Amino acid sequence: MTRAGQRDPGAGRPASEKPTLRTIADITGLAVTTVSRALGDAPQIARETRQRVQQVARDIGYLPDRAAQRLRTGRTNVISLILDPHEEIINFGTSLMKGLTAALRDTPYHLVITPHFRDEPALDPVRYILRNRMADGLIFSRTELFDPRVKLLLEEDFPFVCHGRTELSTPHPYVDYDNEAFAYQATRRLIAQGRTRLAILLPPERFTFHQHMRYGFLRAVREAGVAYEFFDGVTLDSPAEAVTAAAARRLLEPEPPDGYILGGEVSALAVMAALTDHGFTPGREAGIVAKKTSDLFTPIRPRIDTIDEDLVAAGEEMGRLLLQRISGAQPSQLCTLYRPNPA
Amino acid sequence: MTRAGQRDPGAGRPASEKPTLRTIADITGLAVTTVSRALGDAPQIARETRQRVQQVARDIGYLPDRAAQRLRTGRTNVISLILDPHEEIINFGTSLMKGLTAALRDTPYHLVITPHFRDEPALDPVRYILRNRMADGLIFSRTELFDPRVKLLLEEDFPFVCHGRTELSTPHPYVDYDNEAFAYQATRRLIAQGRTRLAILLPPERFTFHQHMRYGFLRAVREAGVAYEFFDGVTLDSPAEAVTAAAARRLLEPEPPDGYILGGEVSALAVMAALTDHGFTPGREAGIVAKKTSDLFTPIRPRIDTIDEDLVAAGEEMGRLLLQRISGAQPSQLCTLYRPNPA
DNA sequence: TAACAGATTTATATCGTTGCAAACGGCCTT
DNA sequence: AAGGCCGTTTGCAACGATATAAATCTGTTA
Repeated sequence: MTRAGQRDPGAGRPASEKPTLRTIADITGLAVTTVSRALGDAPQIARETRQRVQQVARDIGYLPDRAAQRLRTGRTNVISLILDPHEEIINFGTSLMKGLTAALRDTPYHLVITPHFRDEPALDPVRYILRNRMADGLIFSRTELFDPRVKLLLEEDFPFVCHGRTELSTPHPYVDYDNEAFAYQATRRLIAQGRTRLAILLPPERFTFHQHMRYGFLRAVREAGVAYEFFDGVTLDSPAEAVTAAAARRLLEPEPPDGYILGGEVSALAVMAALTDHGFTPGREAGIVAKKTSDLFTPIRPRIDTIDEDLVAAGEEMGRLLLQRISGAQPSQLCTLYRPNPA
Repeated sequence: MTRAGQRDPGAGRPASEKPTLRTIADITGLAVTTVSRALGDAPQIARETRQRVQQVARDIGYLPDRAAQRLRTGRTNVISLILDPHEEIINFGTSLMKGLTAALRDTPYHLVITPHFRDEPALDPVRYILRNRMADGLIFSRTELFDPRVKLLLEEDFPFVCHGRTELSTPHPYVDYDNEAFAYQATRRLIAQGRTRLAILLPPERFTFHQHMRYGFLRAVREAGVAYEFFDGVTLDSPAEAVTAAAARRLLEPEPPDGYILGGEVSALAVMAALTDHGFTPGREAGIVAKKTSDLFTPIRPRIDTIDEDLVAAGEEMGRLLLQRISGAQPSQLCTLYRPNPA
């Protein structure tokens, strides 16, 4: 048909060469435009044509060229996950990614990891992605009370879902875990065990869930009127050694805590190490309730009391919400708060 | 100049609009082609022009459109990491990713995670990437003796680096850890402790490093003439519960092992759990030497003997090698074998 | 029979970039 | 002063897809 002399479909062309709309057009005798629309199930193309084209596309294994689609439409079919390779990938990003890949399965979306290195502002990767339209949607965690990334993304009306809430007045999509309830329940459990001097290891202050954990903890200890304290000089982000050292120091002082609320596997292990090193048996002289975000704890002995947070489910939910947001759903409808299972 | 009437650079155009080669061409009064070449430091463009153009590009924050570049050149500027979200991400992909992001930093390459789901053949993601030119290079692990992915990629002459070796005759880039040496050293340590009945937990048979570990282990036990055995019915891939159960079963039988070689944190914890549950203290009644691939072990008590494998370094090396491969280096020059630190 | 409406299909232009071949200007040679 | 050469620059086309507008082809109606 058109340009028949310039290209010779089927002859001389290596079979490995990627089929394009042109290939299908040549086979069906239709125009490239028609093929494009037929594959898009456009109503103005005859039903029969659509089916024929789609069948041919399947037969030859056609897949649209993402670069071309992206150039033409501006849509990238990319979801970007911002991770701090230094700390987040292990504890957190890992499970999120597992959920995300599940949510993006059988969609045209790919998952791209955008690292956020510590030596650069948190806003940099976001700006980069916005500026260069590197993705259709964004996922990140470690959300702050008045998170500048959230502000920027809201201003630019760019789809995103963050893990954790903010205190900004504009509603935005998020997936969060009720850390207030976690801390409350964990504290109650220790109190029910008869523990009377409780300590909690909090995340860095700038994160929203620092407040949540603190509130839950304070609510429980005040209700029960037991003594309490906060880990000093270390946070949930501190390396295990630092947490062990801090806990160990405290054990040498008078009236050390006899109950610990720990928001992560690694810090739980760190405190257990300090206890063990001082001749205590976790669960006997001092109680521990920890957050369990993976199967890492299963083989730990002595077994410790845990409350589950399912990060894989969170990741999958974030993926789902983001896809909905991209297709135009209202942000206020895209909020999920997971509660710890009441035990 | 050209099309001056159609576009009005600088006026009325929102500042947020992405600058393109056209923008720079309009500013400098040069042709788009010239700008392109100047930015590419092409020798046929006058040095002064190049510098001027590059300065303008910097000033206005120009970044080339990846979709357009990709469409035009066929290069994607993407490195794809194939991961099994079910098992790999946590143990392995995590550290690899950390290294990879470091290696790709300050290069135009992005890291895309391509999940390999268990219910599909291992070759599928590779075929998908090849067929649709989804990446310029590929990284994967869990390499097999005659890995079909390696074969396919070699046939297609597509750049890749795998973690682990094959026994294929064609040389190809890889990064590996000397698991033969690991198993040998670990076994020797246990023998030096006076252990006389050793057990090793091996990876699934199809993986190359199954053979390596087995050889190293057998070499050491035969040299010393001690009794030995293999974990039965479980592998390094088995869930912790299964490993604990298998170890526990064995402890009830006559003459249980008094020394364990364990190739990963989780399985080490699993065996420790079995020992503890039966009233043994790891390190006393039975020795353990484990491979340490993260900081997870630091807070574990009792402390156990470990041999390090630095997966972050491996990931970074894989990134480096892949970039070299992409720019044309010979595969036979791109092989790295890390040896365990002699302790 | 000619004109028309509706249902399909098609041509054209465009996204931003780069390879190619041609063009340009200045300078030197003859 | 005409020709040739070199160092620079430029126009054109193309990558593969799609939005827009225009062009076909039906079958119907006046």
